[in-house]
Amino acid sequence: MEINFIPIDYDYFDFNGRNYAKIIGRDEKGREVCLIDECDVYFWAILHEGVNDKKIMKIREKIEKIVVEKEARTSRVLKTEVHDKNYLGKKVKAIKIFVTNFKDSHAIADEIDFKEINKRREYDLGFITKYVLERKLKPLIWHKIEGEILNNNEFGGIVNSLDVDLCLRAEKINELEKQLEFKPRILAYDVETDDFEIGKGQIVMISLVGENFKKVLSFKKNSKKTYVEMFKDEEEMIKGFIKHVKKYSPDILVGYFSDGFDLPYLRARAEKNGFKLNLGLDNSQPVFSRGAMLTGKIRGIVHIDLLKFIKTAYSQYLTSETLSLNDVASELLGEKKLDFEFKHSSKLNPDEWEKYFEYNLQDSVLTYKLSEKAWPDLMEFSKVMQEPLFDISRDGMSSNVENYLIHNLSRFNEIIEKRPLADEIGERRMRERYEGAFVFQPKPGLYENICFFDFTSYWPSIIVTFNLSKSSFLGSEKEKNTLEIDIGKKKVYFSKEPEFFSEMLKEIIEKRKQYKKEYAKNPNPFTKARSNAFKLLANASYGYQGFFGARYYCPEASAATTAISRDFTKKTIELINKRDYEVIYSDTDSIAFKLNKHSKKEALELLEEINKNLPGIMELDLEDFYKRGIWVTKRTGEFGAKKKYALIDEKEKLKIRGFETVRRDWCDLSRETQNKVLQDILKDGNEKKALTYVKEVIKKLKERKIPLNELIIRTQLKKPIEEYKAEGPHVTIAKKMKEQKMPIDIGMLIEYFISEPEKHQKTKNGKAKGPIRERARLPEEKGEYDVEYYLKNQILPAVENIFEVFNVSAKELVDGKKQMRLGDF
DNA sequence: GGTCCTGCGTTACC
DNA sequence: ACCGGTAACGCAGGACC
Repeated sequence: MEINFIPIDYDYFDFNGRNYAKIIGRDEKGREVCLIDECDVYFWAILHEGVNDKKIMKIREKIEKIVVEKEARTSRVLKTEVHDKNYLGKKVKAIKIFVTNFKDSHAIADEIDFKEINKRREYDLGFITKYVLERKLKPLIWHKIEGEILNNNEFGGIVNSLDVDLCLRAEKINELEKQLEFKPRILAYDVETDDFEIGKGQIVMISLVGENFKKVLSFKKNSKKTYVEMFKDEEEMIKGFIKHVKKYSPDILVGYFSDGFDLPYLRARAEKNGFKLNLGLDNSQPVFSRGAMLTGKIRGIVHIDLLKFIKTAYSQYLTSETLSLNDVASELLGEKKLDFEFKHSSKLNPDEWEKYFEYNLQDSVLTYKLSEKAWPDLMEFSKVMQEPLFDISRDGMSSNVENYLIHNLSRFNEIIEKRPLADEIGERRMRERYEGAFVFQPKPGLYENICFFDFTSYWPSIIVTFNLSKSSFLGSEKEKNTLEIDIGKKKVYFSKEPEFFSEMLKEIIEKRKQYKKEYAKNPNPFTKARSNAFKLLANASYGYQGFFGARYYCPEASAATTAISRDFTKKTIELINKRDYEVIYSDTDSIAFKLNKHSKKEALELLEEINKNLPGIMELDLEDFYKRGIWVTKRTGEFGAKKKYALIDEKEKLKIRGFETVRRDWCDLSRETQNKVLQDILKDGNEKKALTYVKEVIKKLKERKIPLNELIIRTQLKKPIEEYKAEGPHVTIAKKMKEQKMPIDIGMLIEYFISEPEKHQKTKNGKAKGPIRERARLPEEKGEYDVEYYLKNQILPAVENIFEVFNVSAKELVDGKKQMRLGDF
């Protein structure tokens, strides 16, 4: 039998001690297909240099006799072969050791401790990764499969228990030259519960949204809404949920924070009610991986927690201040969650019940729409990294870089480096920090006619141009014809021979350029997503080499990369100044300068001149021209503050960096006031209007005409309350919330305002004393906001450095009297 | 009780 | 723990007078 097949979910099982891949996907008619396949399972023993053939034969004989007994399973070596391979770019002889079961690779590798063996590698790869490498059945790519239909009790009945349309034993696998269309069946879900702690309260309702499919399942309250389905009790409702999922037969079941809440909650309630949450295509329950972060896996259905993917793939592009469903949906979809104030279900009136149903449904609607929006990125990530959707939807960028490397190393005949072990990770984490980017000390002031240059993919371009990686790193010993880099404390050396890391990174950068062009020519979500995947890979490659968990960890390469970048940036600044421009700022890969008497055209000619002299793939680019820009002093000291400036371009568009305006831990009033001030000043360079505006705000504040919601301060709780050495206001509030049984989670934004000091919180002269946290109040708590605090700690700090540029002091701001001091008003 | 300094903590920039 | 270093700045908390 022959079918066209697109693999979606990858799994494996053991039968008679051997490993089999079990892949769920679709054929072109949309039928759900299960493919059973197997592949060679092996790892490598790399020989020391100069071991003779006779010795190798002896070692092979010994290896071939290895038998390991483990968990009622006997694993053995099937055969060995000798190959010429590369390891970290160097030619090596290696013994390829084929074993019966990949799970015992490690145990068998442990038995191979002969002195002729230098390293053992690739016993730490996951089976699915190995399988994709060996059989080249790549995720979300259409393949032509030749195979035999399985329908009886083959493989001990595993096949028979599967709820699929067709089950095939794969024989031949070939990628289709012309790829077909594929649109996954996606089902979004969301649960509402009576308690926030997993499994503690009942699940009140469950919503499900798919294509032309909307349901809210409940057992507590009837509704006239047609999408609400009633059940007798919680157990029946959850069983109804399972039935709907099975009937809809989704490729992807998607939730928002569902790894951490919805799925474990469903599982816990099923357990409490004494039945199985048999969502899997083989009727298995979801499997939760242990570890810091839970992940819920359902066999045969790809369970995706969209929050995790949004974190790695989108958060750098999002301006929303949290990654809550509401914030993300309103930014990406322009749609919000419905308003609903949480109440225990026993306290809801009929009206509130109806609202609750709508609210619950809307959460799934948003999750569904977000998943449709994210689908091109999910698909391209999976295709580029060649790992299943389940994994890439949860992986961080370091894993993505590593997976890309792993799946492309065979082109270099490379044996894959091992993952660091726990003690090695510990050591790596202890290492000293290396020096990073150069940041120019700006002179405070208002500048006109500014030009910004930036280096395109600066660090990646340096890694490629200078060949900086673990496999080119030669240590601290000087050799002939090597690259010497001074990284501060010592000199390090790199080979000039091209090697796989920089070669691959070069490809990544080229592909990014190519797909970017393709997207410009033919804009569609998939070309955009592909271009973006390569962009993110290139950007993460530098961080990867300095990341303690990386297989190809090389902090010396990272240190050399930043050392070279500092050098080029400083040299370029010198050159620009020498040409009678004036550099006013620079951070990492960007340089800002005044055009002075030069024209824009001349600046572009200068750019060309600089580019002619840049080596390799390094490239300086025009970022933009700006009409005006402002740099301010640091709050302490008279120097210009780094990473804090505001620009306005020729279309009057503001670009604000680092200012309180863009910091979420300042109250809205100070952020908005500062924003207005920057706008007024940059638009026509006139500070008078801004001054009037600020005075108006101060007046309103003093008269208490500013509503409390503009004075709420939001700070994220970053760790468990007990772990704080210094208790800031947000920690005090978090404690208070916990006492009031409000849900407290790490990562939450804690909201509070500062209230007026009570009698015991004042000094004799009536000034506030003691820690500020003691005056922090929950937004709904009683008490007046403290005008003095907001003036001194929120409004003035946000604007005084800006006015200082115009020689307007903070004293004048408050009431115009010159002799008054900052705090007196 | 006030001032100064240092370290913690958060959030930004690139 | 889940990519790196650089930097600003509020607040807590202790030293010092």
